[in-house]
Amino acid sequence: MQTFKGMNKTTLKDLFNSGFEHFKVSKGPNGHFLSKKCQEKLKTKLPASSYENVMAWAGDWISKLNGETEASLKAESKQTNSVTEQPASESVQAATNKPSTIIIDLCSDDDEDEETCESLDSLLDSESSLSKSPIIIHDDELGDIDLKDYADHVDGKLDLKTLKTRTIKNEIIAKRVSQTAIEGRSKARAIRSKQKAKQDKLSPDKAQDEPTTRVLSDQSKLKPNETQWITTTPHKAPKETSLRIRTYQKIKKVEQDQITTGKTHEEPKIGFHMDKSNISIKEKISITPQKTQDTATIRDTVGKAQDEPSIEVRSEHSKLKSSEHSTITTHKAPNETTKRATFDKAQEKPTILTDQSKLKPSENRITIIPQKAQDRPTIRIRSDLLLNSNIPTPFENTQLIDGPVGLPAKSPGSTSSSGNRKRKDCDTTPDNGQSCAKRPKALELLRTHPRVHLQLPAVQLLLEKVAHFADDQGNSQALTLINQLLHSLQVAEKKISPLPDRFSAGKRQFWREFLALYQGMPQLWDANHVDYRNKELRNKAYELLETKLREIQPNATRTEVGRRINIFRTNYRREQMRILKQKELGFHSDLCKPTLWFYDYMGFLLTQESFQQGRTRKVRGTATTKPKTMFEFGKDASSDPLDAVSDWPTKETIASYLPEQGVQQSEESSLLSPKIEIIEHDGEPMDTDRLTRDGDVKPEICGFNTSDYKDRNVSTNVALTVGRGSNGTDAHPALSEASEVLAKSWAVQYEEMAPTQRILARKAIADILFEGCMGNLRINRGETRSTVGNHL
DNA sequence: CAGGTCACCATCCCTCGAGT
DNA sequence: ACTCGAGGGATGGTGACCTG
Repeated sequence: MQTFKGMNKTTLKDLFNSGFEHFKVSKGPNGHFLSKKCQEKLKTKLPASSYENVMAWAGDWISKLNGETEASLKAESKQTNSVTEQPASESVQAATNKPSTIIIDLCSDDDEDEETCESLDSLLDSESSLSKSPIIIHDDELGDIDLKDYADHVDGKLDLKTLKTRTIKNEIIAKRVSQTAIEGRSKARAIRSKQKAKQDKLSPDKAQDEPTTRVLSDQSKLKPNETQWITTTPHKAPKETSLRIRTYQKIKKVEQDQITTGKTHEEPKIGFHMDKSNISIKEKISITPQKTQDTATIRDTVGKAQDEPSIEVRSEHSKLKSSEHSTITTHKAPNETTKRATFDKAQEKPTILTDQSKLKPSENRITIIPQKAQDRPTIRIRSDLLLNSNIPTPFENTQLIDGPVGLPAKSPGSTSSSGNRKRKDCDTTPDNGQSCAKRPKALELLRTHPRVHLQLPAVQLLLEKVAHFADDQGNSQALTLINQLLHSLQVAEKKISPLPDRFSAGKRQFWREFLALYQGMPQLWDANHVDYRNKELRNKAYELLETKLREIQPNATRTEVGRRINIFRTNYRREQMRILKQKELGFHSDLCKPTLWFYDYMGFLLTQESFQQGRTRKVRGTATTKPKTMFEFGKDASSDPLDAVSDWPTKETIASYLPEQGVQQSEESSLLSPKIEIIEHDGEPMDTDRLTRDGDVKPEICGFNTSDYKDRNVSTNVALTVGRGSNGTDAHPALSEASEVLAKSWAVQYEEMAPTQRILARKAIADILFEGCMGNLRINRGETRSTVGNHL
């Protein structure tokens, strides 16, 4: 176990004061050695005496490592030779015998010349175990390897194959994230250059003139007692948004900082308001240990009394001692003048904060590293942390979608938000975060310089780390507080950045599945459905949709689900109306075809009166118009259902539905809408007027209720012929006997399912039926046009 | 121009208090 | 105990505006 024990304090102080904290131990054919670059850096930054001390100290460890490695490799592969050809400069260190060390980070990156999150004190206090050591062993064969893994390998606990696998796995992850990061940075740079002049005008503080969110921190000089600011800084608006997390020791000083940073024209702000409920996020939560010294102080503040809403986290150390007493207080800022947060394009495209290309498995969980190229440090997060973390992070999602992190989706199928006048003003914004949909999901760690970025998930991870520590310490109180803070952060995150679009990178396939799922939940859209008023079932259905939505939007809520659905319905209705108008005007059929990509996937809504022609908006004070059922369409003489709906069968097409003429229909016609026709026994369309006027033939009476039918997911895109006996009472679907038998057999199995399984089964069946209607079902085609595979 | 978003509004349903 | 109406929440439709 390598620690700083044995290294004199003067050397340590010199080491850390020099700003040098990255070592890299490489393994060559002749054993391990400290890279030449590191040595040079050390030499230039350290006093001679300290330099010698450090090199001796490092050499001791390396010698020890070489010895272990040699023995291990001999035993394992019988192919290694003893270390013989170590360069002179390397052997200098290797030959020395000094106490062992802990290696903090890499120094291999030219872009990295400073920054570390580690503090001297914490390291001095550290009894760091190997497992906690972020030391990197660079093996020519295996690449960079976590010290612990390498030690396990040396000890024979980890075979070469596993070690390679781990390395490869981490490299893949690093590459993925890196790619998105690079794309994001490039885009962000382009955006910044475009809007630089604009931001200069709008942002009096030059430090905030970049259209990104960032973490501003002089991490190289970070001391335990110093303050870290994590601030989200929109730049365009004179009214900006601030989300701050800072480490601090003294409460009073923090409060003073809050006051001193209260310039509204400079400070970012949050000003969200519920449109109807007028709920404003102006709460202020402080978790404040009573001991102001040497205790962890975590403050989460949303909203400020001085009209400067913000979130602040103060933490001296990432630990809370059980003996420490903490309190949590909630402040409501009274009589606050709501400021509208305004966001510009630049802000909507935050700078990518991660540079995973250099991700090393052994790095600290979060390492803040400046990048020369952009003068922007990045934050690295251990890949294993991402893999093991339960917290949904953008990084995980970037692996799943096309678009880079932080950038709005570009795909035509994307539901990428595209800004909005209302949202821009953040005025009377519902508490669903809609108004700030594109606000970067990043915090800005503001200290001095350089600037580094820290995304909310990273903060969450930090907090989680603290929580683990508190848990290990058995400090349930601290754990509770931290969890509260995490929750608070997540809530704030939702309100600040619901991320509806950052992760929905235009995956039409996803939305098709989403709509199929929605279609399989008639209790949500079928006003005639027996469960339409059943809140419990509706809630369950929404929960399923919410779960589905979280595939691309980790923080999705039911509100978001409703909003998405509303968007789809709105656009579908609009498209429907457009087609109807085109048809009414007698335009060419080409002009009457839907162009909405998901139009066909929402055809099931045509069974709803609200999506059919003739429905006019009811005016308050006028007589209430009961919703018409499909069977009531004939009431209004001016609205012929056969002509009303775009894809409603014309009288000519109706003939094709007649049993004697077969039930075949063109594929095209079957695609676009459900076709529930009521046909007289003699083949003529049923006089729906008579039906409803007489009131003696209701759908329910006929034993055929549209909602029930839809409940079985058969209505969608299925041409349905309802025969009616001459006596008007024996109406049955014109199904073949074979179909009826088959349907009954399915029904038996369906009845055996649990409610949740039924929902899923309905969805699956609906999907398959739909794909079948689309002609997409295939056998062993290896194609993925059908979603059948998802259900079988 | 397609699509996303939101304010505003209509409608339905539920709750609750007043009146009978 | 029952009825009735006001108030409010939930849900959905419409139109306008916005972005890319």
